[in-house]
Amino acid sequence: MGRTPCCDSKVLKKGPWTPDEDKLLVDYVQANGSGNWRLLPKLAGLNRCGKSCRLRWTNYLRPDIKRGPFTPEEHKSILQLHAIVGNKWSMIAAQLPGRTDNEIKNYWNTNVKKQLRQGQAAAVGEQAALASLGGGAASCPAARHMAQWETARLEAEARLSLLSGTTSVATASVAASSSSSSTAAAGGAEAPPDIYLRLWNSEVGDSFRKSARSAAREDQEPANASDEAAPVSATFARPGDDSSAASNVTAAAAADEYQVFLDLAAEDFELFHGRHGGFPLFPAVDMLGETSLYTAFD
DNA sequence: AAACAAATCAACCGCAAACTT
DNA sequence: GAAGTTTGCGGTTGATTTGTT
Repeated sequence: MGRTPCCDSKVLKKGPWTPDEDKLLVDYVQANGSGNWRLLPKLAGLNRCGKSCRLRWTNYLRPDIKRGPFTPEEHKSILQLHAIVGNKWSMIAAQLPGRTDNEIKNYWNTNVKKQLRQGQAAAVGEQAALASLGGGAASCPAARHMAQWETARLEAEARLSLLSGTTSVATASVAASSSSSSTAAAGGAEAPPDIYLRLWNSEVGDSFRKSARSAAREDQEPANASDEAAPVSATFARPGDDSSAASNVTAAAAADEYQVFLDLAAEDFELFHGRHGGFPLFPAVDMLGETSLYTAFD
């Protein structure tokens, strides 16, 4: 496919915007709408490329931009959404009204990454002690995410196998992974597709597994490389699952942690309910009795 | 007060999807 | 359906600000 340079002119201005330029852009967009970004600079009397104008408008000048530090709720949402979709900043931004993808990206690359690094550093000390309990990865954020995903996947498979009756989980998983809206639409009478399975088998889940594994490997190698063969999910087993390595952890503690994860997962589901394809969720959402973020925003 | 380091964030760049002809 | 064009996205850069010595 052909592609012309974004800015064909050699003398277009770059760098920080002046208040005058901002005013020209705001005045023009408010009067005429954004329309064609390529033509906009000329029409607005700006010596900038259209791309630069669009970026300035969407990331800074838009009237609905929310300034100021991120709230704890926003922080939490970013963490949860990032755990699901990864570096899809625009998708994350879509769930945080007034926040831009650029802002969230910057926030992630500075604050959140820093916090995760600090958490990992703190975990190094704990890992040595926990290794003897068979829970070496418990404090590592990346490994914990991985464990959550794995547990969720297993739970989803079990749930799906109950729902689908004669249909094998493997078949359902493949269908879910290649799934499409047409599949969902055509199968209106089928059991609802499972968000965990769909996400887990999608590119999102795939990229998550890759990044989480490599991160977990980096975290664990110095401490206990021999543990790599053990399934990560074993560190996050359900209470009462005596076949797992987590049997070393007390049942009460495991139950608490498992409940926390279920809560987290339920919140994740709510965040996606009605958006990004609008695939239906399992009934747990309704059982929560909480207001979805979406309904709050809509 | 000066020098340096670290953190922050606006803006740029290149790619690819989406759209138009 | 191919080619051309526009738009949106994610990664990265670099200037500025803030903190520390």
